[in-house]
Amino acid sequence: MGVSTADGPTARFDAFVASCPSRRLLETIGDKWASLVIVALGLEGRMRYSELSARIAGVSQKMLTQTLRGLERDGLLTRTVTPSVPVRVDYELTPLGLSLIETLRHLKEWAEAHMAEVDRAREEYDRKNDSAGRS
Amino acid sequence: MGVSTADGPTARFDAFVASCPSRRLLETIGDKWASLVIVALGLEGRMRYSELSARIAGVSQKMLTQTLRGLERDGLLTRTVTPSVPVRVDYELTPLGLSLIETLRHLKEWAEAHMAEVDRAREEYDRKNDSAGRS
DNA sequence: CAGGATCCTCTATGATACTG
DNA sequence: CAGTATCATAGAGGATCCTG
Repeated sequence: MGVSTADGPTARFDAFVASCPSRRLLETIGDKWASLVIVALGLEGRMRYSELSARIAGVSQKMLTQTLRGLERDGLLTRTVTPSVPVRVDYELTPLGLSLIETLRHLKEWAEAHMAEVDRAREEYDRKNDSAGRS
Repeated sequence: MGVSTADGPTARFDAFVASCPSRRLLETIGDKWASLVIVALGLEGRMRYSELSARIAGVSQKMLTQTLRGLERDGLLTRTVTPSVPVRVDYELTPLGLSLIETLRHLKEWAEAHMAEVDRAREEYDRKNDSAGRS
């Protein structure tokens, strides 16, 4: 972030932003693929790599792997390798990951209750700024 | 996203991802500056552009303006211009924006309750993969 | 004071090819 | 099957200059 000296007026900001637990949580679940993986595993329980890849169609192999590694590192899911002939790998939410599902449901509830209002606000905003644009 | 034909196996994915209300909410609050603006306004009530700029130190003027426009468009905050001699602009959360604060508190609670566990998981993960790296 | 308009630079992510 | 490694690129975001 191009901050020159370590101290100064940005120090407080860095602390606020980077170390705040809420901020870090938002960075995790705000990630498109991460949240989709969590939700998928929350619904299906245990899934293989290929199943996740199919369920979350559109994710590239690289992103899926990268996301899974991150979530594993955070202790949100476990990775189980079965050394069969073609190797088999299963992913499953940990209790920690499962507890996060609860929180995601709160988000979902707000979204389902209010996103229609957001849409209306957008339409109105766009209508104003499209027709009566700036002088 | 480089999807060729409109139908096919990716169609369900697109619908799932792009139009899902939860997904869209996550895209809003998952944005670093947007969530910081919402929280700041939630704490302070009404703030001027310059106050926000100071409070959320580190945000560029471009990003702050862009973020505020987006939140205004979504109906989460109002922008009030007072045509005094140097013009004065105030931002304030709408009831819709305020209701979102409630939801953010759930996130905060999970974060404060569980992020320490995430940290421990990370340390353990890193310890394993640093020393006993791959063969 | 509160932005608008530009330019420029990284970073995140996708596509592709290869492997145990 | 479940990845790893590499290359290429769009776009997010910062710095800077300018204005009503």
